[in-house]
Amino acid sequence: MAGPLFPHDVFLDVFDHAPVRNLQPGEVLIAAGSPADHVYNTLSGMLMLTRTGRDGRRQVLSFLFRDNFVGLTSTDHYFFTVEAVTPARVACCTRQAFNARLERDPAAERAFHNMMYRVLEDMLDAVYSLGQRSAAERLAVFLLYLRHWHRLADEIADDGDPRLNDVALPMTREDIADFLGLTKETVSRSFGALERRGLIRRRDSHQVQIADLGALRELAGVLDFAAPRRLVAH
Amino acid sequence: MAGPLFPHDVFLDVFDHAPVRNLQPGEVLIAAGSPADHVYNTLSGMLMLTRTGRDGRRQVLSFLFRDNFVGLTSTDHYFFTVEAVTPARVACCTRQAFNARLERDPAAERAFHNMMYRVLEDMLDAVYSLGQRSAAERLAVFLLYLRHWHRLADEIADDGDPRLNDVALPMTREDIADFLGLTKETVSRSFGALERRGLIRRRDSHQVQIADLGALRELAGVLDFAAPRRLVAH
DNA sequence: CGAAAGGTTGACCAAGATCAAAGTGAGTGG
DNA sequence: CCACTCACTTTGATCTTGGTCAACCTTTCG
Repeated sequence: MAGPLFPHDVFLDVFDHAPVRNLQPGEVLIAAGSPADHVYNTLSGMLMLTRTGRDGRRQVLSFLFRDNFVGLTSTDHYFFTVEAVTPARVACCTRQAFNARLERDPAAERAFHNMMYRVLEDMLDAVYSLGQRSAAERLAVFLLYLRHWHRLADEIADDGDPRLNDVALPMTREDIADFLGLTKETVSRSFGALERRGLIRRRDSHQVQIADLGALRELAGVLDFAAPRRLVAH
Repeated sequence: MAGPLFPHDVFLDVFDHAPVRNLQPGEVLIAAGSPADHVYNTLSGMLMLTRTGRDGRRQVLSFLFRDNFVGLTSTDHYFFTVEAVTPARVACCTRQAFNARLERDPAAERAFHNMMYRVLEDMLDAVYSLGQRSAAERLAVFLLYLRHWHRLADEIADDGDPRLNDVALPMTREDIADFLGLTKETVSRSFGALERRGLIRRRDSHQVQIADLGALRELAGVLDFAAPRRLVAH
């Protein structure tokens, strides 16, 4: 018999009865430089992980969606910032409790390792994008990436579900630019280019509709992250 | 009493009696698409992890040095290629044996987790570089990165050791370019620019000397990865 | 010695950055 | 309710960095 279609990774149960923190857009969950003593799991909303250089240049390293967690580091202080993009709820757990949950439970360990590998693979995708793809290609990948996470967060089984064609963009153009290694002007122009080519329609600046999914995937040159990336350990 | 200055992570002992494979430059250890059933640890030499798109664009995702290991994925097939840059020796271990080594040994697990976190943090550094830094800055970071690994691989305790100023570049200009998201011509010109500014001297195309470490670090805008990145779990 | 591969340099080009101005829309206070 | 403001977005003009194309140089290797 099959398991649930969108199972939570087993080790995430440490967050089940953990205290919950509510965040408003722009509110900081983790400030760079503070002690790395907690782990957080995203229950709802969207967060953003950023790193800013001394000269002010900022790179958005990742957006965080439901059941993405954050807070594990090799150092004892965070070297990045995490802030809310939309109103968000996060469960808070000490590193100690988290590590205790993993210890002596091989199933939880396996699930955790698999999640780590997936996170690492997502970063490798990002490196490929930043190193090799053009502005329009990066934006295409980004839209498919949001669609993908929208699908997981809302547990929409059918990849062809029309709801998935409406992509919300709660972050600013500058956030997108800092994620894609571009400027906000180039992001704006690239949206225009995708629209002119008939791949998307802009409802307003924070809501686009995918008009030609096939062509968007073709441009992105990825398989839409189609391979299952959130499986529990069997 | 203090431990050794450059301790190997404890879990690496799975490779101690594993079969060793010798590789010549250019020889492929892992071909993209093959089943992901082994884990490899670099005993000596340098390897290169790459991903190539359908249209031929290639991104070098990482160079691998002593005690860097590779082969763990969330999928059951590799989606990247690993080949030797210099003559290299790698220890080969099945995933099964590797996972068995971790299971029920909390110390090995902790050390493994810490290594995973460091790998992830290195990828985040790469993302920041590709997204925000200029060609010359990326090259400066790259030279410091090679210096850093040279130091770890050869267990040179003193950061001021003059041997560290001689940096070997066994890979081609194109490999460097594909790592930094540039072209080989731009890499070549950027070497020229660093030399004209007095930061480096080119002995030949595969050997440069760092002439002004302080200025190179300033340009790179990093702390030379000075924070300890290879600690064993205590 | 000759061929081939890799590296450097130069001239030109184009993608994207920068600078500037105008448009949009969600609050806020009168 | 409306006008004002401020932040964000879009668009246009221009500039710069790095890419492209091509020639030439250097080293290696047969």
